Amino acid sequence: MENVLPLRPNKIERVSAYQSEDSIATRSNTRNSHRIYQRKQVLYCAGDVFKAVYQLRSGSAKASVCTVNGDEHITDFFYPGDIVGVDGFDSFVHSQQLTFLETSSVVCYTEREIDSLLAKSEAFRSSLLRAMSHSLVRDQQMLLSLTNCCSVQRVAQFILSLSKRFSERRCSSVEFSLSMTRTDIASYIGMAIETLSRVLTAFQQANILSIKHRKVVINDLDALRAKAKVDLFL
Amino acid sequence: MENVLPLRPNKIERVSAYQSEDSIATRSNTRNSHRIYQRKQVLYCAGDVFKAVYQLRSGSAKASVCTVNGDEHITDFFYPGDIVGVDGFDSFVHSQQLTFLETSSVVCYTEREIDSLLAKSEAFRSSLLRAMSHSLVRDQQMLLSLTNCCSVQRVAQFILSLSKRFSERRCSSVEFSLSMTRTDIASYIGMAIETLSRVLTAFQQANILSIKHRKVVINDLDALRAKAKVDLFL
DNA sequence: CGGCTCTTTGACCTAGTTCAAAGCGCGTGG
DNA sequence: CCACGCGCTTTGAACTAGGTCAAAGAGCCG
Repeated sequence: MENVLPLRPNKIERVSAYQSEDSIATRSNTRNSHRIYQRKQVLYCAGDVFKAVYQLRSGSAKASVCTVNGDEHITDFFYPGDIVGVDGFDSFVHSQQLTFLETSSVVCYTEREIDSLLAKSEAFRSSLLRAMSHSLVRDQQMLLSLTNCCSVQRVAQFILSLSKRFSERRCSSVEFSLSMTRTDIASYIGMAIETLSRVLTAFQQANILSIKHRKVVINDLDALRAKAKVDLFL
Repeated sequence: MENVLPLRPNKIERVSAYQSEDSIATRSNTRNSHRIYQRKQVLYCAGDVFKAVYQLRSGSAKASVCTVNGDEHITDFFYPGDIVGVDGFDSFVHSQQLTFLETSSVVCYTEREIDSLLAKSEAFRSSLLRAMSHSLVRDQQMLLSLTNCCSVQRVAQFILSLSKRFSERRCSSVEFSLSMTRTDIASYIGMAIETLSRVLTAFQQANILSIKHRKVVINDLDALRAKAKVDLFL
């Protein structure tokens, strides 16, 4: 059961570099239930009554909301160690939908468990607060990126953020595969899929990276970092 | 001291409709310190060591970060009852700067106080989680708005969100004054100040609202709501 | 009154969207 | 094993929303 590991290579459950992994996940062995989900399966929908938060143990997932036009907008991607479902604390209804991008496992923490853990454990308190605070900071960076950066910068920042997340999880930071489609990425970073495609081909032509199918190899991390900032000379 | 009340009319400290007001602020009478700040004063800067979170009792404030170009980008506005400073939980350093927009008072909760309150009080736990979760949901809505909505929609949504916040605080939802500049607003909703100005004059010409200086009067709430959604007929 | 800051308005221009079509990898079924 | 269809991706060409630049109002304060 633990070995259902898809696209990505290593035993990601073991990885503990990610801040919130230790303090939340180690508590899970006894009473918390693991569950396995397949690609495209949905953990919760927008409007579902909030019952629990979850920590991703392996795989990956996307959070999305429905726009007025009826299409899906991606609000976040999640990797092992990440906590999902905290949007439900607000009004006890989930505001988003969570969909798995590949075979994944999660640990479930019911609202009651969270409350009692918060009461008992200082480690849990600081860990949950940090995780939520981290999301807030990430969201703010995203907002900044959307309002102040051009498409080239946003794409570069997105790739770099993935790279960072993989390295935090002790996976390669320069060679990884995307579990999401171009459409998902374009939605997340707020541009047309065609624009994303054009930027990616430009990066490949500049030998900054190569993408075959879903497999990304970053050839020139410094150049990519430069692209992520302001292009003064273009 | 309590009566230092600027631009906005009513005794805002008394307002308790806002969800997190009761459970956090009522605890403040005994041991927590009130502080008064003037317009343009700064509560904390990006990079400051995290020591406490604060609840705004009166007045208003803006959160901002510095862009690569050196100019300020507004990430959020705050009104009485709102909790600020939770960005510091992440890495124990504030990621943003908080600046007051008018004379304001805040209550301070040190990290230690928060931890002990979390351990002791179920009400406090749920209240803090809700407040943070609420911020997350708001950020996501903002992201959605930035990526999917045109300038007219974004401006309409911004005015409506202010209207909602004022009504939650038992102030008029159709007549209020802005404590922030056009530049702040434009930065927050991610457009050029000129675009914002044009949209506002368009709204005035359509008799949807009127703005004189900082004073906003919404004449046609339904029309404004219509503008906030997709303009199928334009 | 002069010098601020903030705001509005106009004219031009570009980054990125939209529309249309072709390419490509992959699974299925014959 | 190949052909077909399907989902995803790339590429091209035209269009436009909104940004940028420039300059003129309009409150405000010493």
